[in-house]
Amino acid sequence: MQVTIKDVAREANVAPSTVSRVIANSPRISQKTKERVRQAMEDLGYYPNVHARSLANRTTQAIGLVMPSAATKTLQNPFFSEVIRGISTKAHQNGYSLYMTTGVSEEEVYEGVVSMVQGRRVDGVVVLYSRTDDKVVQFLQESKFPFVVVGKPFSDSSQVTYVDTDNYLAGREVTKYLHQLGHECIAFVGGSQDLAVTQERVGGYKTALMEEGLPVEDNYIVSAPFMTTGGADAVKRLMSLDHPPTAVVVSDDMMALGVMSTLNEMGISVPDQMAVVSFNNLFIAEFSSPPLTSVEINIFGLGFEATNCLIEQINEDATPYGKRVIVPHYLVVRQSCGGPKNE
Amino acid sequence: MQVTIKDVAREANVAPSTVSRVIANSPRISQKTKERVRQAMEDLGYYPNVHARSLANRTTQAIGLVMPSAATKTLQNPFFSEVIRGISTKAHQNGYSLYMTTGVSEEEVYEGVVSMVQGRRVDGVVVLYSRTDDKVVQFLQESKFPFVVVGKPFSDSSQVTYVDTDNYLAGREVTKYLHQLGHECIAFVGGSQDLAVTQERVGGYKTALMEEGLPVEDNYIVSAPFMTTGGADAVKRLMSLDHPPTAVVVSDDMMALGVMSTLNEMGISVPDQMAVVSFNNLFIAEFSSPPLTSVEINIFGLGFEATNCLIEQINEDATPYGKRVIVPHYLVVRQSCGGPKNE
DNA sequence: TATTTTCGTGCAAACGATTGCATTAAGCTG
DNA sequence: CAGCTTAATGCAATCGTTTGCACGAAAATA
Repeated sequence: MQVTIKDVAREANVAPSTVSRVIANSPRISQKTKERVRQAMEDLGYYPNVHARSLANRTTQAIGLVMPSAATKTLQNPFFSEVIRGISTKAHQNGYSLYMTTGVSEEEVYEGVVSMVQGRRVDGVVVLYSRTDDKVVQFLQESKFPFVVVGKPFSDSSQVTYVDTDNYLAGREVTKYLHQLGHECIAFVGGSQDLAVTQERVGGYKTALMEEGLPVEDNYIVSAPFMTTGGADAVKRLMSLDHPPTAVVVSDDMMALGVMSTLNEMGISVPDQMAVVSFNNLFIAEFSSPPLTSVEINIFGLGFEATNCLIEQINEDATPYGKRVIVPHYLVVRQSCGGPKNE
Repeated sequence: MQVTIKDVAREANVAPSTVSRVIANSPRISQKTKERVRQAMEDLGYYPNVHARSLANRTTQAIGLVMPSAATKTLQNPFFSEVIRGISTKAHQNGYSLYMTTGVSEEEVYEGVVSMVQGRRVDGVVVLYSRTDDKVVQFLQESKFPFVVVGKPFSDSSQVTYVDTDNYLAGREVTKYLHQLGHECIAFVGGSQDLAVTQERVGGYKTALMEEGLPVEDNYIVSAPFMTTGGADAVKRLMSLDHPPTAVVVSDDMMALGVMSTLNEMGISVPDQMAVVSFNNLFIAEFSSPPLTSVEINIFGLGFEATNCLIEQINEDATPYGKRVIVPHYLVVRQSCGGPKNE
């Protein structure tokens, strides 16, 4: 049988309400009583029942996590582990725990979120992706429920709080970097086009080309699913062009791995015959061969900051207007781009 | 304001208890009433409050996840994403959701588990690691709370339910495989010695050597933390021996990556001068260069099965004796071991 | 000393469900 | 048609907390 607050009250010779106030460390209780009650709690091995507590004070001390629908595929990208690590760190610091539902289809995910929110299972929600036209974000917005998204939400970004990398800038910088190394034919391999990240990075890439006076060729821009396998097709397509590129910007380390692996099979050496630069700087970037030059976007920080914003939002009563946090990034140079090309 | 069961009851002209029974789909309610109530729920947008429900029927429909203490480091290994994927798939199928606390220190993790269990926040727990002398497992056992561990628990394994790979066998097979390829000097690089996995795999390795009539040399067995960085030191130590090995069994793909990367720096080619075989068959195994020969242990399956056992355990009233499930493994041959050595 | 403050605590009503038992209305049986 | 079974629903207690308000005693003030 569970030890309840009443048992503690009896043991300490006080009313349950007093025990409750001791737990909340209310200043209205005398020091002496507090100690007596704490002793009793200890003796009896008392732990408050979370549900009773949540029910009474309408708070859960839990944060919901929303993952992309094909949870199946997605969790494979270390990106998510890293964000979660950031989220859970901050959450833990503030006494929140994490709660996640998954769903196979988009519809299931949506249902999960709705019942999580309406069922008052969590105090706030972190959305780990952003797609065009997303029901989940729309729902959260309409219910005025505290939430923040990691990545840039498409619709109404002005109204929702989000934490993101300046992917546009990063795409631009990286492209310029390749140009500085002497490359003139720079391709872009990106993930699914309906993801905000892809669009931003490709946008930066194009801008850079234009700023540097290089032509923007549609043939040089290929997209494929985010995972490694997609990389292979992309490469083959690029290398079969009349003027194959000498450098390529890849939208994600995982995909870059696939790209390099394919290049390797085709007997094209990186970085000598093809420079590769990518984003995210996952830990694998360091251990691929050659080690990847990649943009460190501080994934952990994204999660951490997002949670920070969320908690702020939960604690404020006023519905806050969209806040936007940009986590800084920087290029980590390793060997996949080689040195200047005209050396 | 939240829509409660009473609102629905009023709308449908029935008592709250009836609504409750409709939710539970009790056969005691007539079809007609059920439909009327369901309509009312729909109209009002009713979602049951999880906490009220949990409080009343002493069930939570949630499963707790316990990660190793340095959650910080750990989540980086894709192993965990994969188990979680397995767990969440099975959990979702049965209407359970996941709940995780993290802690920086071992003590914090322990506290998290205790309050999760005593606070009745979850119906059962899956433990994602197994170390010698673990307080968490001991606590769960003493409280007779449903739990299962992924990996082999050290103490009292007979009493606790666990799901595991036959790491001993796998270690043995892999070593024999290398011998078959013609290697006589085979080393072992493993993770932290107080993890069950390491001990088992190294055990299998030794047995194989003995069975094959090869000497077991202590110099050939090095251990290092599980992550990639550890690999580097290990390799250097091995290569500075009088008779460096020609093949190495590495306890984890991540570490193998580190090992290969170091070998690469040292100008030692894989597989020509050194064969490498490892475990887990993480997706990166496929995209490293050369692609890793690795033991597929079906990490997803481990999580899935574990959850399966857990749910069984939750639904049975009798405290079940330890059940043990072994998920089959098999070797995936890629290029890191090359062909037979004496060809 | 009488009166007001302050302090520490207890009472009892929520919070939103579930569930054993009582109740009522039909439907059967003889 | 009385008596009994069965089916469908309602009543009210319960789950374990929190919290607004009331209350009494002690301390401060006049």
